[in-house]
Amino acid sequence: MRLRGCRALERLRALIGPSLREAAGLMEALLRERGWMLLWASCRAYYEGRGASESSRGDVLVMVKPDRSVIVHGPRGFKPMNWQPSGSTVSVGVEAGSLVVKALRRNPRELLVLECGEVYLVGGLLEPRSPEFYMYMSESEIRDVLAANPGLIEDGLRIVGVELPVEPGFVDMYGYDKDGRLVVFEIKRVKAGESAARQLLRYIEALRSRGLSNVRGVLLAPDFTESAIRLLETSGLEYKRIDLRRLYELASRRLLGRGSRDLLDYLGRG
Amino acid sequence: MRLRGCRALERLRALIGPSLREAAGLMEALLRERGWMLLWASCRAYYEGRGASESSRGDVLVMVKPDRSVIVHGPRGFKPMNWQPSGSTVSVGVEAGSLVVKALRRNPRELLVLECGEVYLVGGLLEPRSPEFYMYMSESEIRDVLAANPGLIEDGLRIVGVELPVEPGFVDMYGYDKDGRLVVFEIKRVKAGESAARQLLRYIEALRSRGLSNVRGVLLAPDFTESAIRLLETSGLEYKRIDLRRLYELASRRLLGRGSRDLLDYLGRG
DNA sequence: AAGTAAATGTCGACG
DNA sequence: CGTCGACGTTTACTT
Repeated sequence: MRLRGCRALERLRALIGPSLREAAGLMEALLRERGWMLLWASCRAYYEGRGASESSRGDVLVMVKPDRSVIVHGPRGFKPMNWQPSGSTVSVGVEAGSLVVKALRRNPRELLVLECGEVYLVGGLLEPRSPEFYMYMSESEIRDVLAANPGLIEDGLRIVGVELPVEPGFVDMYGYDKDGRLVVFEIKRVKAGESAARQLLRYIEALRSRGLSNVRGVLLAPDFTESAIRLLETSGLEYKRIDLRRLYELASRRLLGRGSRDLLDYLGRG
Repeated sequence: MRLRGCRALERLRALIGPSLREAAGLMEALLRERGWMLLWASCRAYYEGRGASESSRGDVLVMVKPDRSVIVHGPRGFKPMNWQPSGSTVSVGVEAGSLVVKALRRNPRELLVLECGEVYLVGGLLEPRSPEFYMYMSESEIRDVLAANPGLIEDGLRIVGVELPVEPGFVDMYGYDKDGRLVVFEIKRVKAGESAARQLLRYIEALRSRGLSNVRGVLLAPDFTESAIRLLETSGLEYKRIDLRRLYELASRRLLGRGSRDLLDYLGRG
């Protein structure tokens, strides 16, 4: 057995170039113990469900996490070649000279089958420790910072509420300008395209059809496509650039804060 | 050195429980040689770019592919915790007692920094062989099967063309019905929601504004949301269910075909 | 369970 | 290089 474990590595299991049977044995154990599993091998992959796919033999890296999500990566690209979301039923076995991994999802019913001829490496990590993760500047966070600092948008603006249900959907934010006119805001955290402009237009038309003829519509985004601007201008709507970095500083939320090295250290030395 | 390589595994490199310096050495070599790299370690992650994120120390699996895409997975979930798309600039080094991996993307400028305290496993695969991959039943494939079998939609239908440029976009497919009326089709491979109905409506209105008042609009999908059906009916548009499995059989395309074990074998034994 | 909108969406195609 | 739409989108949230 090429199973190894150092003092600080008690939770790690690894086999390098194992037989199919050895690989299957470790993988079964890892499935039972809810470990985080890794399989680097030469495989064929089959999938059928909402779509269907097939691949010829090639090098793939398969990850099975404790929550039974399955991710199959080929040697290129950010996106996995095949996958199965968490909660799948995963099984491992040796059939007809291949290590076969199956992952079944119900609702929708989808099956992923991996047929591995040669296994390069099998790894497992028991009781993995999840990092705490915090993502800044989601759309809702941008909205909250803007609602707290309406002067960033225009003078005399008073924000009254967020997430106003209108027709089929929600207005991100709304308030009254210095002249007392109702202003409705649509917020995008990335460059706003035509579809964002259409979304705003739809809300404005819904409000106007309810008699609110004097409503302004403003699209807020770090940037705008030409076609978005065209649609906004022909529809009598407005748009205003927002500075994400400025908002980020205003939010200035930190999960880890003190002690932890800041990203800006690295950015400085880039 | 815990570097290992068997006959059939000449392309594999692996270090189990290496020192940070050993790990960095192997990773630098793999970067130079355009290998496929794997790092299983206890890390903190920082990201700033279109968004910004931060994580506390925890177990992560980092993949760096030959095309310089970087994918960082935590122990849970289908989606990576952090990532960088292909074409990034990746560097590895030891700084202040940590193995530091940086991945920089330009345009948009985004930086990902990993700070690893303990390395469980470093693996590398040289000259990885990409599986050939084929995905069945994309929207275009559905369209082509329907165009070749218009009787599946309605009797007497004659398909004239696909991808007709209209206004800002393309009509998926169009033709003439048994009464000689122009019919425009919008195809969705999954349940069609309101947005699909709106899309069709937009095309129809564009065509009518060009004087084609007698045009029919039909939404084709395996299923429809209630709100989509409402919008279609109030707009005088039509919808028709399509059977993906039937289309799949009609397409019956196989990349690998003979010799390769068929997915249906596994489906049968589920 | 179903629908709707966000996402560091990614990816590919086309102008 | 921008813009647009598809995607096995996934994910989160609300009804």
